[in-house]
Amino acid sequence: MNSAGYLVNNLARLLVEVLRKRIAPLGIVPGQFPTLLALWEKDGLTQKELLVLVDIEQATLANTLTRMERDGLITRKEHPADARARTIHLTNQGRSIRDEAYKAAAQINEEVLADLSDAETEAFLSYMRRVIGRIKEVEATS
Amino acid sequence: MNSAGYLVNNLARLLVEVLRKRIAPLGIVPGQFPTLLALWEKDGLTQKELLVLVDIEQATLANTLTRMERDGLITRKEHPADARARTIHLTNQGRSIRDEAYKAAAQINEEVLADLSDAETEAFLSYMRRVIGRIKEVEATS
DNA sequence: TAATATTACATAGTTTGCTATGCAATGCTA
DNA sequence: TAGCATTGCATAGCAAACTATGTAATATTA
Repeated sequence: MNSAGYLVNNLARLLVEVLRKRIAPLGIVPGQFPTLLALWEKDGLTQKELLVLVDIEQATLANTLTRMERDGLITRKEHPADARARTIHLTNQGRSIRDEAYKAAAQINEEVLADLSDAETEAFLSYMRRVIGRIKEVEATS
Repeated sequence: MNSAGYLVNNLARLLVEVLRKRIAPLGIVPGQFPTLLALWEKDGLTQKELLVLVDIEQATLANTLTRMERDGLITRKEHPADARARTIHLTNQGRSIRDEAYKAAAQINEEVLADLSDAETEAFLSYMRRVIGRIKEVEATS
């Protein structure tokens, strides 16, 4: 069990669970993180606009938004110009956890990479970007 | 969106989807892969014995085994000595796809790592192992 | 402008991960 | 050996990913 695929999968699961534990006190879960990051940058986006930022499928985002609304993190308002679309807005609660969430994410990042030097960390990230690029290339042409 | 966590997650999802497409013709899905690998090595294990090999939670394995039974990959027989336990056995179908599955996995591994040199691949794997080790350490002591 | 295509979002259904908990069988110990 | 603890597995319920498909609303085109 030492293939790249196995290790990546294992690592991803571990990281998600670490994040889950750290952000649980804030009332959010890992799947909401990318959406929150985008909305903290710019509020009032449509689902379509969010979608290009978060890199998940549209249906996944729609479900995540529904859970976020349920959890009191966002509200959805009708779009002023397009009745099909809705704009997505952070609630006070959603806004208020921003700094704590950033801090948690940065701390985890630092902790889990603590055994790698700066150069090694850079190499690690670059390998991942290259493999991701490679997969997207292969998938696009097949 | 360039943090280690984001990249690892992204990469893991991409790899799972590649694997899903490649093994679909064999009638299996990615979550069944670790279990199949273990059973191809040694048939007739109990769930408990499988568990130490696959590195997922017991409940996840139990559900995966149920789906594998449904899909005709395994059967479960009563344990000769312990009525709580059951031994898990590959069906002919489960056994027959072994070589194709190994080939698919090896091919994906080779393809997605094609842009990395042997040394880079080694470094990449070693970084992942170190980070995994680090997380397990941190989690154990917290 | 009426018909058609496209777009924005939602919903249904599956997989695969998790935690929490239940239940029966087995093991231990007072 | 009776009672309690532990073990092996199953189940329930949730999250988050996917594909496929449905439904309006909007845009395009014949």
